Amino acid sequence: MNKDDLLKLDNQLCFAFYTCSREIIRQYKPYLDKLGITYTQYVTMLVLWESPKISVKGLGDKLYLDSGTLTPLLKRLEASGLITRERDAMDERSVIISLTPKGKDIQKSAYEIPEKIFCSTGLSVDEAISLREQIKKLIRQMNPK
Amino acid sequence: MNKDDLLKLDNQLCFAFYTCSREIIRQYKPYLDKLGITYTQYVTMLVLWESPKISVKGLGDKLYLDSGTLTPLLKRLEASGLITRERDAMDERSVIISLTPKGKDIQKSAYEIPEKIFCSTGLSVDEAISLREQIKKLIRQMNPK
DNA sequence: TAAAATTTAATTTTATACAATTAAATTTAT
DNA sequence: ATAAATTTAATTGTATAAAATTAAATTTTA
Repeated sequence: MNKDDLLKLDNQLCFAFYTCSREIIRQYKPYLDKLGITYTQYVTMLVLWESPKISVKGLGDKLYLDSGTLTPLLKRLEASGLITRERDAMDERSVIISLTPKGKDIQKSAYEIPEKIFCSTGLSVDEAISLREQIKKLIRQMNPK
Repeated sequence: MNKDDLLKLDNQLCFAFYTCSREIIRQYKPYLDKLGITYTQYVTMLVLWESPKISVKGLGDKLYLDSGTLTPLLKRLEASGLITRERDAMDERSVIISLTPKGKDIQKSAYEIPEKIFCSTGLSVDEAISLREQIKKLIRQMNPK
């Protein structure tokens, strides 16, 4: 193992992750275009379909994103009519994001997406689950919350 | 397997990739700050340490990035004195990027980085190689060039 | 060879990411 | 009770990403 091999692009685990992440997002694009949302907006909607009322802080904790990313993104989702934003009367520091009927409604069009993406990966169910769990373990190792 | 499970954030392979990629880049940050470059600039330098003279197109092919990302990034690396940019005399459509002595020189400070990052992953060598190859296979499946 | 097609960077626009700072509100500690 | 500390969003600034368009140069083809 040559010292320079450690710096070869082809040997970098980080670059594999970086490239694969962007490539997967590219695979989502045609389906998300139909819904009129971006990938980051999509994962935000995934949270809201599970938790129809949640604070910006709560969203950030689940998505690992801060308000510098979320605030403008949520304003766009609000402009699209998919969510509402309002101060929490109990704690005025918090902003509560709520799913609108329209936001709930587009979930129906989203059900088919994971399946389509799964096909494009060419993975078996077992391979996909194994890979997902390896990655989640790696995330926990790097970012123990 | 409930239909709604397919849309749960925790079950998404895409979100695992997306989160892990950003987390790895976060791990690089303190080391790259010492070199005064960002993560994307770092992977660009990895290519240039292997290929000290290469066109913007060639860089884009290796990094899967287009000129909309590369042109401003390369102008920043030029401003930092790590590279030069010049039109190819043979084909004036091309811009050739060359490593400067300073750009070559900071490679010395980069040798330690992969090792440090490897430690923070907590993976064994075999696990890291296995994971990397699984991901590269997935990239090839999604983006057969 | 001249028109058409292709290649290559650059530019423009929209949308993240994220660090750092600010501002407002709440909670804690004296 | 009130000063200090903490929490939470928003804002600001820098740097990607990527789609779409433009412009210039080269290559292909009729």
